[in-house]
Amino acid sequence: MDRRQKKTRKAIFNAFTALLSRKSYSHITVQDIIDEADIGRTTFYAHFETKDHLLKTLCEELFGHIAENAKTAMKGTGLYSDKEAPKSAICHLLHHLKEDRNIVALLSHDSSEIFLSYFRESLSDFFRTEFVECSNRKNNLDLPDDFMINHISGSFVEMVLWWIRSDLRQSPDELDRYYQSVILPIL
Amino acid sequence: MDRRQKKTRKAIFNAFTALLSRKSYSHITVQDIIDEADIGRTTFYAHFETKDHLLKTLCEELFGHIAENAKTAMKGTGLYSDKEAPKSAICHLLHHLKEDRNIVALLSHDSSEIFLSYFRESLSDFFRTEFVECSNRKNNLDLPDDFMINHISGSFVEMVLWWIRSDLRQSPDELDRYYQSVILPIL
DNA sequence: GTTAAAGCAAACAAAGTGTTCTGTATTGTA
DNA sequence: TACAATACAGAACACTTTGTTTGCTTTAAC
Repeated sequence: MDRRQKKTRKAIFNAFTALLSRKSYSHITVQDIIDEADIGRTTFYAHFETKDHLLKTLCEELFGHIAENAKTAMKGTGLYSDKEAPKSAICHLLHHLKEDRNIVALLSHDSSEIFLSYFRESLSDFFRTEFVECSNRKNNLDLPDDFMINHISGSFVEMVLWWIRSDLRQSPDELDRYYQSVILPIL
Repeated sequence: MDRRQKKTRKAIFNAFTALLSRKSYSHITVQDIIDEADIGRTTFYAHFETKDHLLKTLCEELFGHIAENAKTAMKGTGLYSDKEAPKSAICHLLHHLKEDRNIVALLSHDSSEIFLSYFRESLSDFFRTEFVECSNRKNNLDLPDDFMINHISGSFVEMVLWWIRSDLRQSPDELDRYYQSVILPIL
């Protein structure tokens, strides 16, 4: 890819995330992004069709990244399957989230539907594999897998949103304990 | 209130909900609402400052309504406190949701942040009172009330969204069972 | 050094926003 | 019934945003 392309692409992403940390998505205009990135109007539209497409691309990039990290962290440990594991994959994921300023910024404001739906989606994928082959799962509750995966990933999303709303006051380890407390009893 | 006011107000709300069942909130323009309601431009702005204000008002109306219903249904039963109660308050709430076409329409599309935040808020209020004075609550988990309330209401929101995404396939009673299964063990 | 591609600036029509004006129709009340 | 108040409609407005086009300049790749 052309050096110039990479450069402006990066400038757009930077401008966009910078704006997202101050304004909510719906109140950001293409003009804002253009001004912040200091590029020509034509250039923006050469890279992205619309503002929505930009968000979509950003989401794919960010969540592709954390999904990868999570999956590698998951190797061997599983979803709380090995209680002796030093740190759960969830804990890793939380640490990773806390350190990723972009994601926190995106989730801080009345986070856009598109962004949250990516978050959910990526978490569902993350949990689905682990859940259906969860070895120590009693499943004596007779609940549909579909529902359970939604509950597990949904609870995680809600917890993270709550965490961010309260300014990441708790440590990732403590949050991990909270999560275990409400999820383990029902597995 | 003037008869004419009531009439146009109703026309606006009807137009708005009709549009929301086809389009997502962010893609609806004030012009769309004006056209659909068949009113003058001036008239719309005489009633509502902006599109956001309209949504806000609609939310207050809808959720004020269900919150009332829920609270009266809660009287005596509590949040699953009396296991002999014929039907739980949750079950009533689910029935109510299923029958309210407006709410289902609003939650069907990539539901606007504003709308969902009202849903959450109203549910948190609903649960908070019951939770803190929950008689048969062990609380041996040592989790902050704040977190628990968020988890309980958040799980409910996530479940309802999942329910709607799968076209309300399950009966309210069955959904109530799902919810009990994942919430009761942690109370 | 040539070439192809990426960038920029300016201008554009189209659509949306929120306001102001004037005139008309409807209401609740005297 | 008559009157004053007010809700509505329609048109025009200044303004912003969007997405595209045109012509020209810069830059990367070979």
